[in-house]
Amino acid sequence: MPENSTGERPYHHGDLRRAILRAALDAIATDGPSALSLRDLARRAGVSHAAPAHHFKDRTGLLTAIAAEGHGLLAAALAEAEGLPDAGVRYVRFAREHPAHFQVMFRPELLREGDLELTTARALSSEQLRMAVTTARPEAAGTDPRLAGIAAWSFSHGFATLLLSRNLDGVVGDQDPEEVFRTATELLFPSA
Amino acid sequence: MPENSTGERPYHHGDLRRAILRAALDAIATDGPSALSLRDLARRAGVSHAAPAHHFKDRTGLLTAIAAEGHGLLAAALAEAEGLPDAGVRYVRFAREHPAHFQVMFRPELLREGDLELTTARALSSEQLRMAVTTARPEAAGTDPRLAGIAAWSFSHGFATLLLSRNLDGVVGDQDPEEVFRTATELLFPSA
DNA sequence: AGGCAATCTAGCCATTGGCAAGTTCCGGCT
DNA sequence: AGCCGGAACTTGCCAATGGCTAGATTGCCT
Repeated sequence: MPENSTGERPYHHGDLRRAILRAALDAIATDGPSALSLRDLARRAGVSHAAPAHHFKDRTGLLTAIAAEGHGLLAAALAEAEGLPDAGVRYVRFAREHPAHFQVMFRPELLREGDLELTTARALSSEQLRMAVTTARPEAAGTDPRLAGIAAWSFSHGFATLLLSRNLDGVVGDQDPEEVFRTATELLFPSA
Repeated sequence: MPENSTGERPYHHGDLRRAILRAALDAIATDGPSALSLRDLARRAGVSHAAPAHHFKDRTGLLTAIAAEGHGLLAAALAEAEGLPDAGVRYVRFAREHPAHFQVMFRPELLREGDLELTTARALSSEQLRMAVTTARPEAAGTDPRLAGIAAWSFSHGFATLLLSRNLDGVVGDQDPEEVFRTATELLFPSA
C-alpha cells in the first residue's frame, strides 16, 4: 500500500536514472567530478544508497554514461557548424552550456574505456571534428589537414578548458567569452 | 636507541616531506589527482597514516604545495624561452616532463586558493606568460597583446592537455609530440 | 491469476580523510 | 651537563564513501 497521500514515496522512483544523471551533472558542474558522491546523489533523489548502482554499475559507469551523452551532444552541436571558426565557437559554447559533460569527456582515467556507448558516441564527435576541419579549408589546400585539425582542436579545447577552470577570469574580464574567442580565432585563422 | 642495524626505521623519517611529495607526484602522474590517497603515500614512505598531515595540513594542502612547486618550475622554464613559439614549446615540454604538477596547477577546486606560496608562485608563472607574449611580437604591434596571449596560451594549454589525457594518441601516432606542436605552431603563428 | 525480471532496500565490509591525544626526539638555552 | 619547548611522528578514533550480497517490492507479460 503506497500511502500516496503525503510525503511517502513509492517503492519505484519512476525515472531514477534520469534523476541521478541530473543530480550528477549538477554536482559535477559546481564541484568537479572528484567531489561526486554516489550516496549523495541517492539522497537527493530520495532513494537508498545502493539504488544508483542498478542503473550505472558504479561511479565509473555513471561518469561513462555522462561522457557518452556529452559526445552525442557535442557531435550534434558540431554537425550544424558552418566553417571551421564556427565549429570552434560551438565547441566553446558546448563547454559552457554543458560544463559537467565537458569536464568528464576527455578524462580517460574516470571512464570505462571499453564501454560500447562511449566508443560509438566518441566516434560520432570525432567524426564531426574531422569534418569541420577538412571541409572548411579549401583555400589552404597545401596544409596538412591532420595538423590543422590538431591546431584548431588544441586552440578551442585549451580556451574552453581554461575558461571552465576560471583561469581566464582576469584576462577576459566582463566581456562575453564567446566573443573573445571569436576575435582570438580571427587572429589565428585569418581566413574570415 | 634507534636499533640502526637492519630494517628498523628511526622514529624520524628525516625527509618525509620530500618523500611524500615524490610519491604523490608518482601516483598522480599515473592515476590522476582523484586517485591520490594520503594513507597510501604514508604506507609507501613507511610512516604512520597521520604523518603526512603534519607537513601538509590535508589533501588540499598537499595538492596546493604541488601546484605551487609546479608554477615555480614553469616560470623557470618559460624564463629561458626565446620568442613566443619557443615559449609554447617549453610549455608543452613542461607538461610532459611534469605531468603531475601540470594536472594539478590549473584546477582551483583541488587547491587552497588563499595559500600564500601558491599565490606568489602563480604570479611568477603568469608574469612569464605575459612576458613571452609582449616581448616577442614586435612586428605585430597592431594586435592586442592581451588577445594574442589568450590565443597562444589556449593553444599551448589545449595541446598539452589533450596530449597528457592521451586524446591525441591516434593523431600524433609515433611522431615526436614536441615536433608536431612546433609545426602546428608555425601553421598558426607564421612569424618564424 | 501467476510468475518473472527489473527496481529498489537493508546490511555489511574495507578504505579513506581528518581530528585528538599521546610519544619520541632534536636543538637551543642556561 | 641538564632541561625543556616544540617539532616530528604514532595510535586510536569517527564519520563518510564505494561496492557487494541478500532480500523485499512491484510492474509487466502471458
